[in-house]
Amino acid sequence: MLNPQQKKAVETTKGRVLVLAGAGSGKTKVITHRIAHLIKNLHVKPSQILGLTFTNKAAEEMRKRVAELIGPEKAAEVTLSTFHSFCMKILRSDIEKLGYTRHFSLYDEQDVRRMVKQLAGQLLGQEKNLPAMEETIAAITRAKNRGEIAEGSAIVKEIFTHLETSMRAYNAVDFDSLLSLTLQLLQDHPDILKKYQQQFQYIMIDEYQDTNPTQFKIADLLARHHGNLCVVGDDDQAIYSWRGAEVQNILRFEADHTIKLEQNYRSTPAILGAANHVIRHNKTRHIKELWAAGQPGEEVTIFHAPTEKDEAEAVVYRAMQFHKAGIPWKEMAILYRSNVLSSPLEIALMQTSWEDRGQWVRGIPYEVFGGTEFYERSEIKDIAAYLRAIINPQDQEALLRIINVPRRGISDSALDRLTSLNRKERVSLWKVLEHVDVESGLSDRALAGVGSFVHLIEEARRKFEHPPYGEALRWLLQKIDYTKAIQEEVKSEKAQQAKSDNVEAFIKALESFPGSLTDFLESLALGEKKWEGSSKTENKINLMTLHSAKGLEFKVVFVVGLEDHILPHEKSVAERGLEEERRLFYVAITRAKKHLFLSMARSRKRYGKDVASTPSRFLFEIPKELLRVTKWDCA
DNA sequence: TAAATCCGCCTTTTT
DNA sequence: GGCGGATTTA
Repeated sequence: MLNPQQKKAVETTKGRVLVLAGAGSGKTKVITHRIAHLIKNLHVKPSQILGLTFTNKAAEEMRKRVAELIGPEKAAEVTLSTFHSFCMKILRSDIEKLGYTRHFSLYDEQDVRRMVKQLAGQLLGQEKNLPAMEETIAAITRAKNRGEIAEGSAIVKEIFTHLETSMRAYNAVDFDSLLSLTLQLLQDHPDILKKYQQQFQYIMIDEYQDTNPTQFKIADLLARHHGNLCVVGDDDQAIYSWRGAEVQNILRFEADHTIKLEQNYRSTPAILGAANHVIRHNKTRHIKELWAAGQPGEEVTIFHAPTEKDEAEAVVYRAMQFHKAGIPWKEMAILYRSNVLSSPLEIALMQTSWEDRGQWVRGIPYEVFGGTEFYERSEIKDIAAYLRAIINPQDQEALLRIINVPRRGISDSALDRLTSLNRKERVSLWKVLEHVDVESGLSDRALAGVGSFVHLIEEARRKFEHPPYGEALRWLLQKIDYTKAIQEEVKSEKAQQAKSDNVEAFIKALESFPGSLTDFLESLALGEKKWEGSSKTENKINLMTLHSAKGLEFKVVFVVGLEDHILPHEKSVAERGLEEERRLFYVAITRAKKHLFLSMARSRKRYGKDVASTPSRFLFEIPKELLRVTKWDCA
């Protein structure tokens, strides 16, 4: 079952262990077997094991495979989660020490952006706040990812300080501060640190090459008592430096034992050969060469279509051939550099007819991962903001979002007046709303609107005190006549229906959710699809970005849009150089088990205009004998 | 106050 | 070619 190296990685449990695991070398297998080994053979309690991953998908996969080895009950007791959701759990129980309450809200990037903009406007005056925005956001994210104070201009530092204060006042936390606040909590409160240190005897980190300094510090602190920290990763697959990840974490890891996994069990030698030739062009890497046993397999196929539409149709045509040959849709994936590239593919998939058990069906089943997620839809955000405001009265961004949705006659100028009151008097917006009267200078209409809003939220707080929350939500939506608000917002019946469907899905999700309202909102914001259940077993073609594809594998893989400026992406190259883009291409290639197609278009729409494009320079790094160049319009 | 229109900027990747 | 934000119009 396990090869000697894998076996060694599984059985080396004590101390600091570094597993350098190349693509397809059985990384997940090693981690899951290691967990099973600890529990079954060394009689470690499942609750004493901590496994940290980057994506929810990886955490789910890990849990599923551990369950296959030791049974679902024991698997459920192992702490297997993303860094962010792990930190969330710690903060939910101990954040009071940092001046928040346990019902804090989780802010998304847009909430934070609005706050930064607001602060910048306050501090700089109205005119030139925009140029500072991106720089400021970047500095703040960077600071949190490193567990440090923001560096940069005086104004950036000032915004950073004010932002922290406001976030605390709003009782809100953002994605980055989930990590930085957890670190702060563990550093400043030895009793809390000790509790977790003692609990987790064995700690494992997946995709270690993508950890940022804050994440490393958290894991390192937790592992100090028992000293058993196992990190698994591959420097050639480091693709998250833009999020503050540092490959240095894996290159400089002080290990007691280092184990290399170099045999690839996933891909054919032809596919792996292409991958090896590409990645060899990178200078900063550990030298290693993955090898695969068996017949070379089919060459990597490459084609060049006239337009993006032709490219998409050609991909779909080939996918159909594979389907006819007996490969299920779910064994295929179409990968692209950025989310915008998915639309021509979706159109082609929807418009293609195929024969399903003797019946002609229009539209090939597919699922797009990432992109505009469920919880990013405006109607979902509105409802979530209502729930946030109900749970956490300090949540100013939530209040601002919904105070005039549906319209209550509260204009922007009225809102300005209210927020300036709340700043001047240093009381929360909610308190201002509760006590606002004619002296505030608001119009009668606005005053009446605020009054009814305050009343509504107070009533809602009582309704949401106890389950069933689904019923409370139905009451709320009826009360605010959200159906009508949707009808007023969008004209087309189709769009209205889509929004209503989303709202209904939201209610259903809430109804079937086992935990508290706070847990529900948290799960929603962290993108854990606990309630979707059945959808992932369906037989669909997978569409996703190269980033989301990391850690996954498919029998047939199409990588589209292989054009310079897209891959390598011009902006990324300018910011961080070429090598990370090459690693991204390496990740893409190594997702394929049997068949790999690389494609591009001569012309592609950009800002609505057709723009000529040239093949990715990375394609020339694959030796000709491993490639089969075909015409785009034939199989 | 809210709807309608216009303008400018863009599009990287995720928790 | 679409979206947020600003500006104009009802």
